[in-house]
Amino acid sequence: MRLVVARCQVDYAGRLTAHLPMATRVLMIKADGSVLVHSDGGSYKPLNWMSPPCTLAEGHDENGTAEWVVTSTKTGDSLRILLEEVHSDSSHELGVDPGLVKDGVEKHLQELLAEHPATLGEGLVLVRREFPTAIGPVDLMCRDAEGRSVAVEIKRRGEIDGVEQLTRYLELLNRDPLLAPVRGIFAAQAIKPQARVLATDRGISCAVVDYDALRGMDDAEARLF
Amino acid sequence: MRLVVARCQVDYAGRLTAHLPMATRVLMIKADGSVLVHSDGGSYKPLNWMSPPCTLAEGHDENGTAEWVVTSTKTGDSLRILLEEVHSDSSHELGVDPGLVKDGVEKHLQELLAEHPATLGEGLVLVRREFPTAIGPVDLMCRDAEGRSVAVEIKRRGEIDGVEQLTRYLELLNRDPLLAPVRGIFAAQAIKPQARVLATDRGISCAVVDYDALRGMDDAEARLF
DNA sequence: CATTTCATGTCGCGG
DNA sequence: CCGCGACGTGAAATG
Repeated sequence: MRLVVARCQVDYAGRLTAHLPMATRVLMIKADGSVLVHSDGGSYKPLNWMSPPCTLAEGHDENGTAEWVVTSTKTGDSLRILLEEVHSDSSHELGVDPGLVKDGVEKHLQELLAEHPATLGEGLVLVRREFPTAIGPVDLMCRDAEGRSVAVEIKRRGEIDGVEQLTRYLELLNRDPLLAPVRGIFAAQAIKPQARVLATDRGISCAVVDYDALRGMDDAEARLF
Repeated sequence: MRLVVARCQVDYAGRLTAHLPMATRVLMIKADGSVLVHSDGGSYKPLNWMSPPCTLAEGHDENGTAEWVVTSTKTGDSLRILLEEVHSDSSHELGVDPGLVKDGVEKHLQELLAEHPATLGEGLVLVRREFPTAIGPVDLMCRDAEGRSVAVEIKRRGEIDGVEQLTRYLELLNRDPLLAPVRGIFAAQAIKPQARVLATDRGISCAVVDYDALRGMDDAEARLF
């Protein structure tokens, strides 16, 4: 890992072209050759960058100014960095990172709900997870106490897209005489008001899911075995 | 901008929880207080981060180890960084960045198709670009050889969202007796199978656009003047 | 390897 | 401030 603080100008050419006027920035060069150009603001996204695999060639332009050219070995995208003044240039041995451990994503939520479908509605029984349709899999297909089909769409955060998605599934599923009538449940840890309005308007019910409670149920169950 | 190279452990709690075991990494602290944790690989996305607005509190844990706690002032998300050993710690004055100048493909594609609507369908004539409706502008409004209205939605990559968008426009436009009947064309440089199925099912035709060929037509035309 | 879906998405625009 | 769409989306899982 090499860190350079320098007054520089950057030009990118690839799927689009982009230009950064001369200013002081931080250049991060990772062990795999990838380059990040960061300013002192914004968020985690660099102003400009080159993803691996790529190669960095250090040279000089016609005026003798230091020039780096980073080229993607795969796509041919290029990043040209003109270094007017280097304030700092240091390298550090980092070693391989053990990696990130995450907890609490949609997949886990789907697993928990698949194991406890009744939390979505009394008497609900799981028929199948990732129920296949022509336009993609329905997260959960269930049957209610009356034996009617229920399609469940699960999101971490319930927004309008999710309702649209479930609507498409329902439209398709309801054309199948073996399944119809199919009703829908939109399940999420939190549901935005607009999404709730749209869902309700389309006869889709909403279920707010308590992730911690579900995990608790799961743990309690696991302890029995 | 402060750059710290340190052996550290990181724990994030927010929309999800995530843990980084003890290892040597680069910590980037921007002027607005935001923090990025980078390893020597991956891509431009940090292993962990905190977006502004946030505050960084430096202190020590119960064992006397240096501990940073970064808290989002808005969402309450927190990032806890334990620093076992600091290899380097430097600060740099960067100043305000003049910002990125982009020259994209999306808008250009719309301009080219506006100039050559017949490539989307024989006899097609442009009525207006960015045709206004209550729910947003239609990319291109045209008329075909028979004088019927045609709404065109343009995407670089044709996916299901684009079909949904065009469907909403068509539904609205077809309520206008001066325009109706309006048919739709979904134009993109590439159209995903699922999007094509949905479009076809809804009576929307698909047009795959050759960007380079269009640009070539435009250049040839420009040479005449 | 192509494709689809998820993301602590982020970013920017318009109402 | 919120909704919505684009992104050099990237990255992971899956067939």
